[in-house]
Amino acid sequence: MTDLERLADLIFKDVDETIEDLEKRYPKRNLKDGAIVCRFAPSPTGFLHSGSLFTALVCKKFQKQTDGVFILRLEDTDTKREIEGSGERLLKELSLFDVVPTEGYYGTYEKGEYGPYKQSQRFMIYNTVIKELIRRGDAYPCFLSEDELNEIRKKQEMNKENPGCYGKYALSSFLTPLEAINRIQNGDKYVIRFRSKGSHQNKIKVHDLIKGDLELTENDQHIVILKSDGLPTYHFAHLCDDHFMRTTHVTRGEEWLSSLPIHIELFERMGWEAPLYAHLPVIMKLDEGKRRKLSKRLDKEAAVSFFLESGYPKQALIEYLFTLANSNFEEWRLEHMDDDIYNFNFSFEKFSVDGALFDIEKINNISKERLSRLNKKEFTDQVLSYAHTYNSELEQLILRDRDYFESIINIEREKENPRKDYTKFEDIIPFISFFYDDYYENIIKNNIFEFNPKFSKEIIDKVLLNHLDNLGLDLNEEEWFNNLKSVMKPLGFAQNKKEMRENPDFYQGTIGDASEIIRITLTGRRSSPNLYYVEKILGKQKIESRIKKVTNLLP
RNA sequence: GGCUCAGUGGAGAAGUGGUCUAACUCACAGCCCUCUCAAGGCUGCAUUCACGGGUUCGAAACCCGUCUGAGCUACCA
Repeated sequence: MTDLERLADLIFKDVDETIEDLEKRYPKRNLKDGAIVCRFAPSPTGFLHSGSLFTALVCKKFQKQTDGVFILRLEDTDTKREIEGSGERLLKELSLFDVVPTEGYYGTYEKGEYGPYKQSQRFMIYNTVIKELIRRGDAYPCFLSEDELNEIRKKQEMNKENPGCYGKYALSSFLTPLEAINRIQNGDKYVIRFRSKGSHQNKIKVHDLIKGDLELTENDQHIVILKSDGLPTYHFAHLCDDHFMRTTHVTRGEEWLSSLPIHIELFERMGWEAPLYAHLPVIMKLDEGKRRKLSKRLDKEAAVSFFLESGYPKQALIEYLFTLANSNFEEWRLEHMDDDIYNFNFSFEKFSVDGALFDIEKINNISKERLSRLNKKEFTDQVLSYAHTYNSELEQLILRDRDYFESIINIEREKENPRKDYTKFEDIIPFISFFYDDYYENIIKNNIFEFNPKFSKEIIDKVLLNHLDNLGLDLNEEEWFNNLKSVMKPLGFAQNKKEMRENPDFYQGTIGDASEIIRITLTGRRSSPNLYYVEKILGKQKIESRIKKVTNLLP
């Protein structure tokens, strides 16, 4: 037995498997040609970030598109930052957008042959690999304390050298196995570092599916692969997990680009084939004239829950993210307005290389468009499912008479150019509440009827009462309006603007002014959907009682 | 400071040496339509592709430099 083997045995007493065993346990996948195996690997540190949804969506899309595999792996190796229950929350929020993995972590259970899918439960895999690495002398225990590391860094900065643990600064790498054994037996604290053979002088050429051909500086850092708490660092977990999960494409945020040389060296030294990499652009935000990453702390739209809570339909965010991923999606969408967007094909070449500014206006537009194309039942179903969790006032409003609600939101819907009144479900109550008597009573109570001051009480009364006598609710829209015009003409309202212009002294207003009086009376507002439909829905009784109330209110 | 990547209108972008006085979408502005609003229709919005130099008959595209921005530079991911 060599000293190196003794050292490996001392550190990993419990490991009796070998890498070969693991290779057998996690065999190459048998998939059809071109199938992509990708993974979304969040750390359970909070809610689902919009950028993470983007990354996950890309995986989901490629999995669907190629009949591949979409793994959800939980990277819970940072115990300090972990937030209880956020793994479940991530999964739930993902599924609310139909971004559901085909394999991996599902909260209470797991699915797939390549697990476990929580990194904290994969320690035996990491240990097995590291044990082998130590035996080969490619990894070693490092006894440098935080203070010592800081001191080294200071010295490096003074000498204008690269900071870090490498070459002559990787002090523990010069220890003999025997010395290391002694120190461990002595109870000294340590981490395991990887013995890099690279040089800062060298460049390596790598290809990224999105960024293209890159020339990066070779890694020379002796990175930590096993922390003192016994858990692996990201770099090492990535190596082992994506190898043994047989990932074909690593899609991740571009903040990982600069550690690619580390990963490349790791795969090379293991003799494993590295996966293909695609570093996705990061979603940015303009802050005081400067771009920065969309931040969980600073930006409400960084949390997907923001969109859920304010009642954006899930399609809106997803479609928006599609346009960020492949901008030619927008053109495709114009041609295929009602298709399932998953019928559009993503390509890595079409990804933009730099991060887009998050554009809520664009989402609003997409959302309006999508919402307007729903029929009244689809629309109401979606509203209801939103209202059930986020807006009980709205839920109750709908539930007391679903048909009534549907007739309201169906005004000029289900037609060629439907109204686009709503960008999100949150907008609904303020927009339609006047249809409901209890809300209308509040308008009466606050007496916020802002009639044009040029009209006296007498005129307003006349308009309203004459209209009440000639409602014409049985007529069709055109007839109804013609009827309104002929009723208002004797009261001095021109049929149209042109008439008014030609004879300004003869008229006191146009039909528009008369309509405004009626509209304000019935809705409390200057703008509303088409008056004809408003009246049809309110019905004669409500119209009459509202007109009475307002005429009584006027001084 | 070092390393890497990027820089086309207010935003997302198309563009891979000539057809670019730069497509398309959103935003914005104006007009038309119109009972208001939401739509819809039409028009406008980069004489120029961060800047400076070069290569070329020809550059937004290729090269060099400058500037600007972003990411990384942890026992965080």
